[in-house]
Amino acid sequence: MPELPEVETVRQGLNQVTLNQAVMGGEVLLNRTLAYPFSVDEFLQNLTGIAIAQWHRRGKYLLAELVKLDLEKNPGGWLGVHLRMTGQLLWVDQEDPLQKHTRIRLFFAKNRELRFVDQRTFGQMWWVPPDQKISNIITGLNNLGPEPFAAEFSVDYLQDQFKKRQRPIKSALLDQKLVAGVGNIYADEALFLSGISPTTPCTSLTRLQLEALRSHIIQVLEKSIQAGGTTIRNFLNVQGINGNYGGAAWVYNRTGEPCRICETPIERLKLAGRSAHFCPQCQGEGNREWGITNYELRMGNREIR
DNA sequence: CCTGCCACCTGCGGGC
DNA sequence: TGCCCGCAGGTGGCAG
Repeated sequence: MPELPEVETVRQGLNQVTLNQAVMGGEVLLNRTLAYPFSVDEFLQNLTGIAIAQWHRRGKYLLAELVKLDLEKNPGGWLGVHLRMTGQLLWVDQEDPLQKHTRIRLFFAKNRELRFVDQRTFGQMWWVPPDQKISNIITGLNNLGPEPFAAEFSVDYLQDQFKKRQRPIKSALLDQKLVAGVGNIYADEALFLSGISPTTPCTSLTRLQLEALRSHIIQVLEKSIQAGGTTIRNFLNVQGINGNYGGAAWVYNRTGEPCRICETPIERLKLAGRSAHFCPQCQGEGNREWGITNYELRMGNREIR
């Protein structure tokens, strides 16, 4: 389900409904969804009597800052969640019928519940003790590059990273160590908007292309956050509502359909084990000189289908 | 070190 | 109708 915009949409929703309410207990229906601690009892005991002070996001990870509900309001550690392919966090009533793929339930005051539903079971949850470094428990956090909206994610940074990388740019964009949060949909979309073929070796990208790519990654992620995430397949926000980006995809999941700019059929090939969707015309070899300015010009001259 | 490949799961849609 | 294949938002481990 989720790339950065979907995770960010879930985070914002969780901050509206789950904060400062007592956790009364919970239920783990699938043990391996719990990544840490290994003991279900230890997990539930440590969450009982705490509240969530704030939800944060790092890449595609959701991190809830916990506070104990004692007089001192001591730190209660962290609750980490990764939705992987099909995870959903839903804010429901405890009486609501269980979804088929319900994995973990956290019971809150007033009969409310934070329910983790995950068809393919890749999703994971961690409880991080207050005295532990978060990345020691959620080790995937050590493999994350800069957030796409951070100043660190600059053209200079990309140029430096790509100096001697021979692999295709599409593979690089899916690597969370290069930039955190970009996944298959937005990688394809950003490459299309930048006029870059997904197979282009990183080393051969021009400065102009890197400028276009950086700004279109940011643009496509921001637009999707504003739309509440993509509609593709089973993405739902905490209220169980679909996002609104998918209908507007330029190339993702559009194999064989006409390019919205030039009407050439969208093609698909396999890269890094994932589908790459692209327009062979707009992202062809002759487009090396395109940058933001040329792209905007091109957009202005064409009727969008 | 860098890169690609595969596994981890469940379900769905298309072809025969 | 049913079986088999390929495919699906991600990532981590392993081999070359």
